[in-house]
Amino acid sequence: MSQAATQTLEMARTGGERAYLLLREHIVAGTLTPGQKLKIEMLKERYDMSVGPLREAMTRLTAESLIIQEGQRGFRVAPLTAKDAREIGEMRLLVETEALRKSIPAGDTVWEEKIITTFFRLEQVETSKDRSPEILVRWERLNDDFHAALVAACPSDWLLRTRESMFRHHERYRRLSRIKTKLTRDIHAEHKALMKAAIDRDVNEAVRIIHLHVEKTTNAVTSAITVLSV
Amino acid sequence: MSQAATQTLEMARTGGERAYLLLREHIVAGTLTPGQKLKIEMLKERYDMSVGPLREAMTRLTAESLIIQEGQRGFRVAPLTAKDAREIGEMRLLVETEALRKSIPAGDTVWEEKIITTFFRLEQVETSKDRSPEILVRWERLNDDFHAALVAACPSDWLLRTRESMFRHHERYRRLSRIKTKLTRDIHAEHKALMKAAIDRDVNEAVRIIHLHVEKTTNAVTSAITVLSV
DNA sequence: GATTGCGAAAATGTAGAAATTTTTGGGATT
DNA sequence: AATCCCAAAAATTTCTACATTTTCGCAATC
Repeated sequence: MSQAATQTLEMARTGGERAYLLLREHIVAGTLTPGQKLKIEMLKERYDMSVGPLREAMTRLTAESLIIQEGQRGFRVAPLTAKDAREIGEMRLLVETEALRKSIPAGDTVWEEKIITTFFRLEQVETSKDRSPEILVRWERLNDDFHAALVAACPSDWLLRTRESMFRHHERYRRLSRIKTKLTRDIHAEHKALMKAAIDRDVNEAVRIIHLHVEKTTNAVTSAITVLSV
Repeated sequence: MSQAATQTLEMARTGGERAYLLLREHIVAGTLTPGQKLKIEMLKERYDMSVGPLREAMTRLTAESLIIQEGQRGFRVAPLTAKDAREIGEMRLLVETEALRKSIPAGDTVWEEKIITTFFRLEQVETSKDRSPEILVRWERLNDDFHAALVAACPSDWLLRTRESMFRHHERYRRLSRIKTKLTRDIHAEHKALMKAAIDRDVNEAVRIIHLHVEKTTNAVTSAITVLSV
């Protein structure tokens, strides 16, 4: 009986909802760059929408810390900092671990099947030679799906919401530091082990791997950021 | 270098900000009751404000799960359920514990002093005989201050933000089930022990107490809710 | 070099139009 | 007589265009 939040752009019933999803995607993908000023006029033109829905979307993103609102001086895309990268990674670790701990014992057959299918799709991309930008975008989506599938049986909506938010932030950092390509091989092994542990209902092993997995990403991201911002 | 978010109503620079703080307070306090429909016209009159700022405030509160927005059917105050009470309690426990773990080793003299003063003020209320509604409202604020002081040295803004949010949700449940009066005595002993452990830099002891403390509150709240909603 | 003041740009707020959902009131059917 | 269905009216949410207020850049002045 978890509340059905709008997830895809197609099922957005209102303009504000569309603006929110669009802006969010563009911020996470980096089309709107960190620190960039978000002027209403510019956005009105870009998204062919008027101020109301746009401000609503931005206010919402402000609450999620993807956008920063300053006094009466408008909005800007949240900047990328080494400190935030570290904190987001730690926070994600905390909630992802807990969600996994609760999900694995609660998972049923449907849950297992979803893990298997999402892993399979992810594997196809990770083991292919193709490293085109489109493929990398596709990888992000499949990676997202796989990790979501793992924790899907966690009964706490609150935990899942927080996890999703931190995952998204982490993803933003991951996408904007170009570390994807060289890490893919390692990551695939970890994904495989993670899937196995989940299906075997080995909570401790799964937690051990996700810990490693998230920590590795965090380290890569923070060092990439540090280099950039010196 | 943590970002200065608007905290008090006085320093609200924009109408939207005021609306947000006002609405939030009224929801947490229960002036706006759980499940209640929030019609724009009614709010416009009540807060003497026009739709723009109000919708912004509500969108923001939706992101925090204090309000629920449904398709094109407006907003309503998030209902109180036993399931949410339990989940919020668990989530609060997770983040509060972690924040405390990070705060205690990082705390300096100023941190200690803040804990001592906030405890002192809280003690005055908790040991007095007065149980008037105004005093209970005051107790909520001082309790908030004290718990905030304990974790204030935690270096992770992300963790602190999440903690604050969960604390607020928990407070809403606490306030709406009338369990404050009879528990105060026990609670005071826990607060005292908590202060002592923090000042002594005894992380494990502090974590042990906060665990107990939060869990007790959660149990009281969930049982109160369960009785109500049968 | 610092400061003040003016004009432009941009953010915020308001009123009312457009779109959507909910309610209401027959009339047909069981 | 009660129930169901459909259309029109009412209520409500959402969007748009415009008005107001605040901030910012730049030159002129001290």
